[in-house]
Amino acid sequence: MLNKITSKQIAEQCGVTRGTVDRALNNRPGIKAETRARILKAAEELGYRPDYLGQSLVKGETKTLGMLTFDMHNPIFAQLYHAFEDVARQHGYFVYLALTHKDKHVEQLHIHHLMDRRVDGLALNPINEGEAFVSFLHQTRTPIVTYGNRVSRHIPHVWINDQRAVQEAVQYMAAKGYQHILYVSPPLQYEGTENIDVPKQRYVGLQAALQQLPSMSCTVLREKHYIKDLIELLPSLSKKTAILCTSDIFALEILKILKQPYISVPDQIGIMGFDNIGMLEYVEPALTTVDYTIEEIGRSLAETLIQQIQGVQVNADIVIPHRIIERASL
Amino acid sequence: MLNKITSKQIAEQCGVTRGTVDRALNNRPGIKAETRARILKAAEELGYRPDYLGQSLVKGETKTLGMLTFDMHNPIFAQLYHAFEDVARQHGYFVYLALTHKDKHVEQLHIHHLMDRRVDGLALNPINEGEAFVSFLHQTRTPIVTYGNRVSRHIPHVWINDQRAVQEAVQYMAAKGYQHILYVSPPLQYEGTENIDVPKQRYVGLQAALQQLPSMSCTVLREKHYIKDLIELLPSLSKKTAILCTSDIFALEILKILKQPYISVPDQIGIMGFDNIGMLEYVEPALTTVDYTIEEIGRSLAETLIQQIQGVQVNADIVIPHRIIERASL
DNA sequence: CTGAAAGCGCTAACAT
DNA sequence: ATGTTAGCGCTTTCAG
Repeated sequence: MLNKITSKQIAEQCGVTRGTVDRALNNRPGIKAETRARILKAAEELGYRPDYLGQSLVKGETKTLGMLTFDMHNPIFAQLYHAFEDVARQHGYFVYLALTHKDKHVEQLHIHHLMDRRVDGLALNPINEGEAFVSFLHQTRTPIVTYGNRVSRHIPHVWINDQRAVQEAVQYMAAKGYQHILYVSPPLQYEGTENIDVPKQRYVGLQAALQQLPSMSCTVLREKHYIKDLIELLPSLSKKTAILCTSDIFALEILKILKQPYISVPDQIGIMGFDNIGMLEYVEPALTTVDYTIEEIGRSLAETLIQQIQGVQVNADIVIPHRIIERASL
Repeated sequence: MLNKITSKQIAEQCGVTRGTVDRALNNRPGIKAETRARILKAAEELGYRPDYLGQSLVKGETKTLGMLTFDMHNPIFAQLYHAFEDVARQHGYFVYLALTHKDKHVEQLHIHHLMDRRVDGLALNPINEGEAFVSFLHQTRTPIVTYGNRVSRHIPHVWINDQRAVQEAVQYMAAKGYQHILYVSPPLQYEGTENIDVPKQRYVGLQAALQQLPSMSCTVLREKHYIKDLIELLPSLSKKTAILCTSDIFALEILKILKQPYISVPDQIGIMGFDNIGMLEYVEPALTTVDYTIEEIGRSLAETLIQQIQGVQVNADIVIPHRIIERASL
């Protein structure tokens, strides 16, 4: 028997009341050493395990965290969760991992349900945006941290500096002698429809860099069918061109395409990715990319969230360092 | 205000008792239409949301599932979770995703804790094994499904037929004219230490195939440092050789190594993977591998588990089909 | 030192 | 049609 026995049964068996059992089980004062020993022994023998539901209900905390993420297609989110879960578990929290599929409605629903379940804290990569959403989040009165898309300066956020990262990438390309950039960021098409803060910040970084490099020209690919657009564009390229992708996934996809009518990378065209996903070590040519420790984001999210739960006022903005990894594709 | 208001408060506000509120909220009979409307309106206005803890405690179900997995390093487990979560959510379940890191002790602890939290069901890829463990699982009196390593014929299990898959792979290699196989399965080293049923089954498949192919010879690499072993072995290979990996990850790792002192694949040596992870479409040469729909496993696990929860007696063994994907590495 | 009672938020059986 | 009571498993206050 593992789960069925309750503190009440221990009380009966020991001929005491549940209050006393509680004192014994939780090392509370006001109990004779002998009684405590007797109760603990009985509990041990019966294989007693305290019921979390009962405890949670009376204590007002569930030792449960919620994490909302888009999906598991991009491996960085799996890694992020891995790190998040590690820290959470070290602090005694279990975590609900739920997927929003980048659907605003689904995200809203999930948040509601997680609150109904009284999670002690919530980590999310928001797809919703705007004042109404933010005030909804505040009304939950639950500690929240965000990653990826930012939704409010008043909610702690852990991520990299996207703006600077792209800016540095462009500068790096300029230093390598490139004169034209194909900037690939399909999410931009959703501007105004959903929260695309990450691509937006990166786009700002792009513009800032271009401003400082008058001789550098640029074409932006913002549509889902960016591959098609790219193929159409290729023949017309005269200047020395590099493709800057806002995700390694895009870069890999393009690298694959470029092998059809063999276009040599980096001789004929340069290419650079973003995220430094683990799989890169297996592709050729080795992809130059922007690297950052996604695990550090996951850990930091968990730590920040738990601190908030413990009532500590935390820095609303944690920036994880990034760096360009120079490899063979540029 | 989102979370704070209770059925008691609605009762007070409407001048009725909590029993009546419950009847209104849950469409139960025995209530005047007018009263119901009044209560529902009040609930709506106050933004009432039923508390899951209270409900769970009295109903004896939490609408929560637990999923235990090794880690998030191999993308197949992320995909599996993705599919599992989808189905679970469709049925109103949230799921705790916890990592065991292939540590028997951690797995035990997690299971205990998940039971304390009264999950309605549990999906796991066991790293423990043996009678004691199985009877422990039964004592939880909680519906359980396993995937990956099997632990008992009495616990529903969803996976592929590993034995056949490897057998077919070997036959395929023979048909391609290979005369020697390097079989790469590092987990085999843990034989007797932990549950390695998957690699064991595959190994059985290997042996069965070899039995039918007297002219085929084979070397087994079962150590963690299989890369080092492989490198030492390469020069001595005289027969036409293929490397059979029990995971695409191993295959990719080896493919990378073979580029150092350039060894041509498949001209000088063939190589084959297992799992058909998504990233394969980006590597060269395209890797021949064993494919199966990992999402189908995830979905089936969730469905099987939920059926069990609903009291349906389910088939203890669900076998997901697999197939060899012929590509360029063999 | 221990018992008795109340309550967390909800549902369900039994009265009225 | 509605109110009353009891209870899920636990903690906590207040008596004794």
